[in-house]
Amino acid sequence: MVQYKIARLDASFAALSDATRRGVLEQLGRSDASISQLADKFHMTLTGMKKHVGVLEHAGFVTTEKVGRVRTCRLGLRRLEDEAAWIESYRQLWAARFEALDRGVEDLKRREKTSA
Amino acid sequence: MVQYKIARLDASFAALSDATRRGVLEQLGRSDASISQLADKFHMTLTGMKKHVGVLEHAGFVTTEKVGRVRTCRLGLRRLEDEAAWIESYRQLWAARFEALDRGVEDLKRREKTSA
DNA sequence: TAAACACTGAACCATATGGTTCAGTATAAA
DNA sequence: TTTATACTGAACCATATGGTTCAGTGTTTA
Repeated sequence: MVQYKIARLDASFAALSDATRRGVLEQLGRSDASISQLADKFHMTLTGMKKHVGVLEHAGFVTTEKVGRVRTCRLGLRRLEDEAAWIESYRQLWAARFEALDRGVEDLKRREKTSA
Repeated sequence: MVQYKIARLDASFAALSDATRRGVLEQLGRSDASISQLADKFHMTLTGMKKHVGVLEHAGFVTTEKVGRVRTCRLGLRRLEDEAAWIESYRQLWAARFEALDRGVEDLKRREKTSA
């Protein structure tokens, strides 16, 4: 299997493991938004939302820019390439494994072992 | 965007956010393994590995079966379909968004707003 | 200038996570 | 029958997470 940037995968899968953060990403896909707007939409305090945005920003999924007193959040440049690649790679591994199982190879091995 | 099983996505992305657990999945893609073997390979106590396997099992990625004193771990039936689908859906959203940006639509809007 | 707004940071809280050790239980091997 | 193996569960630990409140700071608006 290909070698990925481990820490980055850790951070991005962790970032995606929260429904609120996935929601924020989907929202920012529709339009940019301020922290306040996001906090309002997801029924959360400003401070709470700021933390989520911080996580997304740290994972590279979001960038922010403060103009005046408003901080605007936008989708970042990362497009989940590494994550998609890991998952795709795993799916191939999985398919190959179960194909082998279907052929009965593994079952046979197991039977030989237990009957030995 | 399509509606996914939220709790499941939470659990599976969380499960994937740890390098050891991703490693275990890749290992199990090559061959089944006992808890001891996995613990050994990932330089960890039996108890620690058992917890990781528990997380993967809870997320549906792994199934286990105890025969005698050995618990054998195998890949489960889930093949990251929902996860792949979410990511793909996000990538499309992202692409559409940046395509719009490229066309300058957003930039124009922003300029109109600030100059108003 | 005064009041309202948008954010920021520190502190706190409960719970989860990733790991350990230690004390078992059950099975297999000598 | 003793001993070694493989796992299990409880307890513990440090740190992270997801949320809050409260007390600011800086910006608009009236």
